[in-house]
Amino acid sequence: MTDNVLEELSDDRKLLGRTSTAERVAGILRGRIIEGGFRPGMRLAEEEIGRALGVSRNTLREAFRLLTHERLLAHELNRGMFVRKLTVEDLEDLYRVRRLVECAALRQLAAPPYALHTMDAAVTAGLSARAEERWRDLGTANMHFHQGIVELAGSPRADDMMRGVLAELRLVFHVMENPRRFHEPYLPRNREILEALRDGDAPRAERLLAVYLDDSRHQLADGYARQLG
Amino acid sequence: MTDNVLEELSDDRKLLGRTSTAERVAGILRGRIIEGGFRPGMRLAEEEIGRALGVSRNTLREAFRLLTHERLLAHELNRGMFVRKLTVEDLEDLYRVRRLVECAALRQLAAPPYALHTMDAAVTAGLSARAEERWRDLGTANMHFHQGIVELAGSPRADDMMRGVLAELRLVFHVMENPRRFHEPYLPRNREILEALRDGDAPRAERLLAVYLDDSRHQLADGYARQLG
DNA sequence: AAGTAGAGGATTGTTGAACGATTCCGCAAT
DNA sequence: ATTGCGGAATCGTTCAACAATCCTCTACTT
Repeated sequence: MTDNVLEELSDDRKLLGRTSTAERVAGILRGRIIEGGFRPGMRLAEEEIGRALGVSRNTLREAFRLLTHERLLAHELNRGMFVRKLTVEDLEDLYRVRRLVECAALRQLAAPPYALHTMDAAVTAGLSARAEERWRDLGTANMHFHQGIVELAGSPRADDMMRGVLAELRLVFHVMENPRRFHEPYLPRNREILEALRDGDAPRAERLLAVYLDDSRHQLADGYARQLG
Repeated sequence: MTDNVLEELSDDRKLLGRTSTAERVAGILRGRIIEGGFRPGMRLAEEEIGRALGVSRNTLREAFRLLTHERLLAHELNRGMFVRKLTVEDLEDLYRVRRLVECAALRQLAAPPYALHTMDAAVTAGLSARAEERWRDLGTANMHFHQGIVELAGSPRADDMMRGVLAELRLVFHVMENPRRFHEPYLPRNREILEALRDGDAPRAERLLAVYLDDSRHQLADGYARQLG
């Protein structure tokens, strides 16, 4: 048996992907939060949820901890778990991080061509979502686009962090009415950034992105403040 | 009683910092890992640790989950918890993130003067650590310095992420012998960066930092690969 | 009427025990 | 040297219990 075969096998080992019940439960809850089924501020009672999912309180609590660390749930001692409610400062911090990381990802690019597959697919998905007026899906597509930007840095940890940041952002989007307003204008701008990168003009892409993020932040923060007040 | 007094009190409420046992346990374990008492690869048996700390298995497991999410522990299903053992790729990714975030933090600076207190204190602490040949403390001081760089971005989430990245890096430092070699050369370079910022020359600071990080990464990755092989 | 104090109920925090499932380790068999 | 097979150890998960804490509602005071 050649060493090559063994190496490939050991590469695949992580794909076996066995997961504990707690992690699967966390996955289910994460989905509900991200998809908007669980609204910010909603309380998640241990007994109630545990019974509904058929897991014990202990296992459920393990799942809660995971989501707390992802900042999707907030834990108040002796009061329970709540779907996180972002403040306007949280929102601004999220954009601060986005601007830091996304722009840095573009800046550190070497010579073209770049691996634009994720971003390309996101724009395509966004176009068809817009055509069919699925505004929530358009928002998802836009987020995938920015996930794709960070992927250009080639750092698993940066990807992870960005995933968390975007998940948190959904907590904001889900309490906003009129989602179209916050997603549609940015589709062509994503496209423009993509074009710049395709042309090998990373500095231009970075400038576009910086303005994009500032605009988006302003619009969202204003709307969110209004929604809360 | 004026409203002002009440407002100040409510601002301080979060400082009361009530924490659950699980979080305190996590804090203790985190300390042990970061200080090097628990070496990478070491297994943390539930019963053993639980008995030593006087907490139940369930509570301990909650603490383990927290640290797993911080990437300080690794969880293998049905095998238990282990102090994380970084690969060389992990190490390179950590530096990728550092370069992304730290340089971005310097780049987004507005007009001087800057809030250099953390960095200044870190250099001072580093100097006295070097004078007394406490090399491990010198490493800690250097890390504080870079934490201070990210603080310039004014983003709690970025601070948090950096804290995690630096904690992970300790997992590497703790398996390296001859810590002096990896810390001492960087103290004057930190000082130089600090000086550049004090002069209001952020672009120069950023250039210095970029080279610093690349040098450090090379040296550390080489040494680490040798240590592992 | 308004505000305070306290009792009672509900929920969380933590523990301890239990049992099946999985892994680890040593030993025999090939 | 490799394989196969127990037995011991450990993990994964559940359940039940109780103390601590919080919430609510009522009754009382002013």
